Amino acid sequence: MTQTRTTRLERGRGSLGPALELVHTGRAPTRAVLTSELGVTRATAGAVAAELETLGLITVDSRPTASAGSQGRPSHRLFVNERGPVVLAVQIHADGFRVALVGLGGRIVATTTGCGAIPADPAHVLAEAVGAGAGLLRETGRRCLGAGLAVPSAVAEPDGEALNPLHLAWPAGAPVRELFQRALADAAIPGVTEAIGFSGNDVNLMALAEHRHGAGRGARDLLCVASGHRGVGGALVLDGRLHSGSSGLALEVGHLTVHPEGAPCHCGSRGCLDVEADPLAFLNVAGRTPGPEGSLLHQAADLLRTAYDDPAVRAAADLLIDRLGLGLAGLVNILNPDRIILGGLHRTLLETDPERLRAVVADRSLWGRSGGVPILPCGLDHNSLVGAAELAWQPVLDDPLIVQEERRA
Amino acid sequence: MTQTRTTRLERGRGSLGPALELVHTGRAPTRAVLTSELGVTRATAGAVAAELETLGLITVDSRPTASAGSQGRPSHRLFVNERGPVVLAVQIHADGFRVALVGLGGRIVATTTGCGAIPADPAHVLAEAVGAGAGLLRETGRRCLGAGLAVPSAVAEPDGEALNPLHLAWPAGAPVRELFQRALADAAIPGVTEAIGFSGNDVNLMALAEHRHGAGRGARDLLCVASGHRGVGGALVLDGRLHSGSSGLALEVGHLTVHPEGAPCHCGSRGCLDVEADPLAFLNVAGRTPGPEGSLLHQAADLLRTAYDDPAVRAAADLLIDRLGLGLAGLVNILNPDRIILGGLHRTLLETDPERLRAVVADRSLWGRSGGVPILPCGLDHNSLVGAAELAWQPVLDDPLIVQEERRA
DNA sequence: GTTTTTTGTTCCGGTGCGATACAAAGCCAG
DNA sequence: CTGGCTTTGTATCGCACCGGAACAAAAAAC
Repeated sequence: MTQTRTTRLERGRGSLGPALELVHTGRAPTRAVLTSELGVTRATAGAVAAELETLGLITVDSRPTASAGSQGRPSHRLFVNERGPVVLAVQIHADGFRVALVGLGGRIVATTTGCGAIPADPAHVLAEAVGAGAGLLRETGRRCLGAGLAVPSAVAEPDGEALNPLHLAWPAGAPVRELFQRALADAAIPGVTEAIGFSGNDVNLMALAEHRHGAGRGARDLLCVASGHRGVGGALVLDGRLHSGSSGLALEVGHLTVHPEGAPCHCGSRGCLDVEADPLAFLNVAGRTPGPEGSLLHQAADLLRTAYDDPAVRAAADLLIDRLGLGLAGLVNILNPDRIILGGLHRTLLETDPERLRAVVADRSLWGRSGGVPILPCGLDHNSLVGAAELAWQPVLDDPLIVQEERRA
Repeated sequence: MTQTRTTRLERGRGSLGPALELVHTGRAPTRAVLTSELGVTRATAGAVAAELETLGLITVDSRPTASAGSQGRPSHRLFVNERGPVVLAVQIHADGFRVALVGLGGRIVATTTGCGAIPADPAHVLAEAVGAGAGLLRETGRRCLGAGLAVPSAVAEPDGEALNPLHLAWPAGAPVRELFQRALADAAIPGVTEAIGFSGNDVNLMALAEHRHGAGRGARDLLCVASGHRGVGGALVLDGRLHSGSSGLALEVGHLTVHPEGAPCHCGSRGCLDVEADPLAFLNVAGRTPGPEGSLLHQAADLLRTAYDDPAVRAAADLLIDRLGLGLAGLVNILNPDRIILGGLHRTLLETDPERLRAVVADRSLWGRSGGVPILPCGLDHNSLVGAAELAWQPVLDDPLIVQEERRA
């Protein structure tokens, strides 16, 4: 009996991670496709699924399902365990913070926000956010396996310092990962004996989330570009892994030249994407002065949606689409992605006139005429938040058995 | 006895590939470092080395070596088998072709060239080159495990078509991989039952070769940029693998804007790296008219080396260094590599004034002030040729046992 | 000489997985 | 309804790969 259980538990150990990732990303609805996706035998796939089930990470629905019309014995269906463990995700933005408990599959189980201007002391904000997360954990009684943080700034590896928290009042170079880990340790979250903290640039995390659960699912080389407030951010997912460069600073796409006679940029050049295709640039080109109400992104996106009839707004949209397209074409020439996803204002620009943007990119990229890269709007709410959760889930996806080990500790 | 041999043969099968790659790239001079590099036990490393030896891929020198002053029993030394199998590497360039037999470790065992203008028929050239390679194989009596091809053109995946064989008289879109495979099949090279052909852009292959055997050894994210004749090429090696994008067209770096008021480029923009930092641009800026003798690269590099006292030449060099630096800084912002290697004219420019180039890159890249990327000249003769050989070796590095299987066939 | 340190080898055992046979659960044809 | 056919899930066997431990070997340190 014990013998049987032991052997079953240890079947397919090396495939556990890939299998969980397949279920997590919704690419393995049944054991049958798990078998083919993993490239293993049915026996192994079954054992792997059984192990993941005993670990409490997935659930199996073996009831006779409404058959899909195909022949043969119907598959049991695999689900992520909706009542299983969660991770804590924290997102800091200009207007406050948002924390959430996120389960496997990228599902937000519970969330809350903290509003008001972000004070200049990151440790204070992080402590408040982690405290709110601990409250959510108490309310829901979920087990927590880790925590991830999204900040609107480039984050340098390997130390996790926020180099340019532009629209936060934080000091440049704040060691956000260390501060986050300390906040987690102070909060003494039940079940997490050792504070595990990860942190990342919010556009990077958007890319990760979109790749796993959104419009980027199935892409091999995914490029994401987004503009939230000031400047333009980029991120790249290669073979399912975030590519953040040797020191975490890759995809700083804001200083591609897209308008040689354009506005001067603090980087010393002129006409950088950062100053030619962000929300402020749009408002300026459209002849509007930014108001104090709402973020620049909201103002720009609202204008685009509500006043597209206005010729000045339309001309501004066309101009920004052209500039953005030029920047994307440059990135296509360098990175040759197989999909592009746009967020923030760029998403709105894409949805305003998709054909124009695609035409510009195809025309200005070197080999774009023969096909063209699909360009899609992001398809997930709170994608940076979900991406922060993905960072926290990563150790579990790499080796699901750590769930068991932590329970022991 | 047979039992013993069988078990020994099958020990460490999963580690065979990584182990061979370590010896191949010179990172495992002894079984001891093989043990630590692979992260396995001495027993496993020993078995792996024994298996690679029986496969005829490596040799072990167990004689008491002149000790290195350290304590303990001296290690036996591991070498790539100098008399082992080879692969056939073919490089096509404007002035002809070069073929070579390349052993493990990137050593060129035998080489020959074919000169004269390249005719417009790729199949003819490839047949001639492969024929020359077959001659080398007959002369040396070596066993051949595969073949690789380097062409001065972007090569589209997955079909292997040369999209822009710029300074060859070949038609754009020539299916070079297929033609190469056919030439290999026609040559009926002894030992190669199934013609295995690979092909790649010459800058990509330079990057691969430099990463494995040259100045890029040990880099995790390696960026290579080179200018051979007209235009500028780039390549990226990530985690030991060439990153050529979703359709093989990544790192087309020639159309980064480096001089907003610069010369018009066929791509529709102005001041692209392609027209601002290649050998022709250098000659033009220096006020020389290109002569009919020798390639543009030779003329430019000779001028740089022999006439650096001439103020016009020096000014041209400074200008091109600045332009190149701007382009490299843009790439650093996007790719965040941990090393950069320059080839062709750019190598000469780097060696002319290394400090100037490093300063420009550090100044114009976003986070360059805090450190700076090492920029090195390429360190290998015939690096594209060796890179073509690397393509052919790759299947063996992925699973060394195919050597045995091919012998059987 | 003995002791210590590092390397290489032999043997045992465990773990992960493929192969196979079998059982289960639906279609389809008569 | 009964007997194929097809696909999915499961139990059992065996083997390949590798870690661990003990042992042997070859040098330096003492």
